[in-house]
Amino acid sequence: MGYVDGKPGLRERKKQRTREAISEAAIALFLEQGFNQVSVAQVAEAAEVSKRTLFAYFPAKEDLVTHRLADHETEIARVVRARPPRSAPLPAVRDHFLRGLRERDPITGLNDVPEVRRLHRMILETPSLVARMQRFKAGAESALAQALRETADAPELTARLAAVQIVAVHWALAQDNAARLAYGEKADARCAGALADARFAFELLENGLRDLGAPR
Amino acid sequence: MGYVDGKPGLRERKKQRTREAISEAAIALFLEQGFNQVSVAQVAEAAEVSKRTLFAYFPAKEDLVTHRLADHETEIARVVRARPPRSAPLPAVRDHFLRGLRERDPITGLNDVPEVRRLHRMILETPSLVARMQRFKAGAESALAQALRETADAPELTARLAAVQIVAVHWALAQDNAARLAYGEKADARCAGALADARFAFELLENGLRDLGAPR
DNA sequence: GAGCAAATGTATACCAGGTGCAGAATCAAC
DNA sequence: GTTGATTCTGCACCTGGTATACATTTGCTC
Repeated sequence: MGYVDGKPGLRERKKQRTREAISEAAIALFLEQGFNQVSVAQVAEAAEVSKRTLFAYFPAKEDLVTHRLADHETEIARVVRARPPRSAPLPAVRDHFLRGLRERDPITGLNDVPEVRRLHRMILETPSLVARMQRFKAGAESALAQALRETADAPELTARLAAVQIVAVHWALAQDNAARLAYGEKADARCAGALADARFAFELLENGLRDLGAPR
Repeated sequence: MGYVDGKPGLRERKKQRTREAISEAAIALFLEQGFNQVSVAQVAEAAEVSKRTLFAYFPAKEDLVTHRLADHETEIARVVRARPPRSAPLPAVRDHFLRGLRERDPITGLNDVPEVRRLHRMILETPSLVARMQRFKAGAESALAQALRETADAPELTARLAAVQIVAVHWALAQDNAARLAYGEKADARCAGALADARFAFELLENGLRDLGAPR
């Protein structure tokens, strides 16, 4: 275990390749036949690995799909930490999201590469996968709360409340985009609307719901 | 199937009693030994029912615990719909939550009746139950969004964004209370703080995160 | 490059949640 | 009662996931 310099070592590389092979075999099968229609035994067979080994790499069937998004769990928190000193966190998150939209980052939901689109659709239609995504959402919330506590000098409660609001809005926007694209809309056509929606959403977040349904 | 007037009929009454019996047996066992330590077969046996029948009443093991909270899924939406005409939705939700706190409504997390407290604790400590609760949260979001669309004259996007923010804050507050009580704090001691926290949270929701981490 | 310990992989058997099915028991209406 | 529809039951079965015990590979050391 452990390598000090550059070379990851044959063992590590092989593990990584096995992991990739399993994941790719799994996603290909799932996209073809549906998540619930494919058993882990079939995935293991397709990846030429024993069932036990599969579970050594991915602790649950859902992880075969969601592990790719695990990195994004702390993304918002990282953006907040990386912002210029003495600047507000919210614009940093907003700008990052807008950039993601323009670059068609899959995490924004605005990516209609066929495989990505079908993957998003599959996730949306599979309750257990949606549940797994919610776990990431919860992780993103606490990571962001911690980042806000440490870098924005926000007290515990404020940090947590701000975090849940920001993450909730972030996800609502992404999910809206993903849902539209999953059922046919084109990313390029949706982009302008997505940008406008995002700007509006972050304004709402900044200004609060004061004007909501009030007798104007 | 179906009864027109008063009498529910013997069959319906019996079904209801069976349902109660299963649920009570389940919760008693779960509180005693832990959710994952008790199998559905044991629950079925304790309720003197076959496993197959148990699953006819509760489609999944988790529902044995969470079905009681299903009614609360649309509670916030109902509060919004029931508010006086031409008033803002947010104060209605806030006042309802504050009232819930004072009345120790379990949904606010501020209830330390031993059984409720242990139930909350069990849920918090069991990932699959937490996941099930998230589903209610999602249901609450869409119900609230619809209520806002229909009664606050809010456009689609605004309604959804407001809904996810409100529900997120609501849950954060309740979860904070539940977590504190689950590990020993007393409801009466926590009440003042919970009220203050809730008022602060709803102010934040109204006024937005403008002041968050900005160079004051 | 031979050999060894640690790490990985495999086969098998097993457990628990959940479903399909055929038939027994129950209920309600005539 | 008899009949017809529900409901309940026992059973076999599938799938996700784990424990055990054993074989294989790999990296390192001498």
